[in-house]
Amino acid sequence: MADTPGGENLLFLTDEQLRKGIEAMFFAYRGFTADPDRILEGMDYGRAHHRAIHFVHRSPGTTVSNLLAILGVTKQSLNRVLRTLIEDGLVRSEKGRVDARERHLYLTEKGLVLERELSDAQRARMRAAYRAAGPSAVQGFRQVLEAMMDPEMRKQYNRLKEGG
Amino acid sequence: MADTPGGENLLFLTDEQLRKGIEAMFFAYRGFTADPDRILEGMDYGRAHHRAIHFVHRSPGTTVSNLLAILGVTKQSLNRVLRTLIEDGLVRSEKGRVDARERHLYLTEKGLVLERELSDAQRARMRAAYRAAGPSAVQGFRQVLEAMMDPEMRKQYNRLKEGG
DNA sequence: TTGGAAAGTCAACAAGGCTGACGTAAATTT
DNA sequence: AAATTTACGTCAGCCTTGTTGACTTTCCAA
Repeated sequence: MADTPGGENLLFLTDEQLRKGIEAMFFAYRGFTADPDRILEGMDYGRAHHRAIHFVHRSPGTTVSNLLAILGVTKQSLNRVLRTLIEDGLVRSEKGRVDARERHLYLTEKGLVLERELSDAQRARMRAAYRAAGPSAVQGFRQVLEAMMDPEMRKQYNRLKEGG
Repeated sequence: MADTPGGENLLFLTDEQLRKGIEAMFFAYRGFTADPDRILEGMDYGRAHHRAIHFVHRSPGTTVSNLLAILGVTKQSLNRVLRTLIEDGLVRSEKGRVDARERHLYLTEKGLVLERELSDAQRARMRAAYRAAGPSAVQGFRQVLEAMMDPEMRKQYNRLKEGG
């Protein structure tokens, strides 16, 4: 366990350590999405619907263009998802009062039920992982993830963090 | 910062903390894939090709069915990707000597060049994140990710870890 | 020698990305 | 008042990457 000339232990920056981190991200993300995917399969929805539901729940009354910025997809792609959710009565779209061009989005009762089901499942896995790893590991986990984001995404992330 | 009756501080297990972890995973994964995606766009390849290249590089001589287990896709889906990589001379497929039904996969020189380009980019981001967060954060990062994997995926992950 | 595993192929399909073009209503600028 | 810009929706078409099902070839092992 030699230190560098600079005095810092940089063993965690070897290519081997970085590769492990990369593979950990790959395999963990599979677990991260597995439970919601299971719930959604068979219903007419997919991961894209889950994401829309999550962020509408997270920021009730958000506009379409705000959602576009968060999700990082085209409006055509989002619209396809949003349309089915509105048709199926999971999401309500309200014309803006101050700016009538905007549409403000809310989950309906029915939407909240599905959101709860999905997030319960995802939280259960996250809770188990957090519990297994312990509080200080969780802090490190969040630090590394935050540092991995594109600056633009980090802004979105922090905006949500503060808002909540 | 009150402790629980059990004596452990479980503040990190609140729904709010879990939600932040979920959103951190979402935004960070975007960053994680962004650089390779940029490199691959315009070439005829996508994320699926990157994954195949990564794991063939990681385990030279691996069989198709082993790769299937790691990637968790159908053989038809993998085959489409693998075929183009072989046609383009990035991957070499060798009939097994002990079991001639098996195909053993290797990166060619050309494949190694692309692998290097992709993994350099991905490692650079991971390195920056690790450096920003520090060694103990990295340890926590890996612990939480590992705990988040499905048991089957954790096996694959550890098999790769040991092998390397 | 026969059953089954490994690998590959063809066909068809779906989700969910993308671009481009166009339309409408509302807000803003000129 | 007119022109422009913004926010949103939609149609059409394309691509990647996933899926299932059916079928063949090869070859190991009971």
